[in-house]
Amino acid sequence: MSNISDLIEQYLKSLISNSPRDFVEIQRSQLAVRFSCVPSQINYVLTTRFSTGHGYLVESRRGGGGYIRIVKIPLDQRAGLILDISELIGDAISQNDAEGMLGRLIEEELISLREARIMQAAVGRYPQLVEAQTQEHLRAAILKTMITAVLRD
Amino acid sequence: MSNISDLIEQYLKSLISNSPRDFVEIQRSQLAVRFSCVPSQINYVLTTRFSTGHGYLVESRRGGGGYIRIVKIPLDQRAGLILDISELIGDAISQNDAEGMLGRLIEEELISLREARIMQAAVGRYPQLVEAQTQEHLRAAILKTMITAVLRD
DNA sequence: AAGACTAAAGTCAGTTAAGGTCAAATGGAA
DNA sequence: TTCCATTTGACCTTAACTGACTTTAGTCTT
Repeated sequence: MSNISDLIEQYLKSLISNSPRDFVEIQRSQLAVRFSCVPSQINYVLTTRFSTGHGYLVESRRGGGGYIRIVKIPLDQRAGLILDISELIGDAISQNDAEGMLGRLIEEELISLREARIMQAAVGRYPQLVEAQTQEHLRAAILKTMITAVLRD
Repeated sequence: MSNISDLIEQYLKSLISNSPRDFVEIQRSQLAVRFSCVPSQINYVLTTRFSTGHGYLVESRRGGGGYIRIVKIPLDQRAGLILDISELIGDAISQNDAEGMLGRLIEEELISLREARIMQAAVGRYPQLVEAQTQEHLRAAILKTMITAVLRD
């Protein structure tokens, strides 16, 4: 567990949850100094852990006085919810993104931990049975069907 | 009796029983060095001695900072149950039988209706993505993993 | 206002660090 | 001998990390 990316992720999430609003602004280079890594690693963390699928929106500005703003987007309970989620999932999804999605549903208390565990199991890899590319499509299809099944009504 | 696999098995089990929690995290390559064997032998030990049938759950992560986590499923009535169910499912199952299985789990109040709906969605047909025969194997694999995931603890 | 300079952040391909898979070779017991 | 468990190694996939190069925005001269 001792990789820097995880530490940066935790740090950013704690910043957000401690902030009165649902966002933070950071400076990429400063953060890189704090964690003794190259600046581009911050981008790596952002793309692997703060994607829209994970429920975040990242805005930034270059040049002097530049910044990166990370906004947490709540999944609100309106009618189009399932549609939005389906759209986010698309017709193919990696295991990582699928798990991010599940994490988000838990946070929003739309599904329980047990339910998430079930879905996580279904969204795993089955290499001897399904080829890698097909797997991503299948995963998307199953995930969408499961989420629809549990969130309807 | 003094084959390496047995030694690795013993070692891992002692690690688990000496741990305050019911799991351990190891690094495959390090363990391989400790026992002077190739890394893939660790996988062999895991699949032959730490399967769900043996009451364990193995999770892992690749890449930098990767690890293997071995979780011991607490040995109560349910452990035997998982074993029985796994055996019933076998390595292939039709959609119909899968749904029957889920029906029974509901009756026994081992899973909720919502949970059943999720699982039902996951064991549906995905004809454009997976061939019929493969489908039955995949369904069995997913169903077993899901049931293990939800009935543990 | 234009151009030069400076201060950010972005991109992307390449390297390193894990673990996974599979099939072939080996070895021991019935 | 035959069969099954074990052992091995070649090759694959995934995740993390790095650094050179690019782009954008602000600031300072002239």
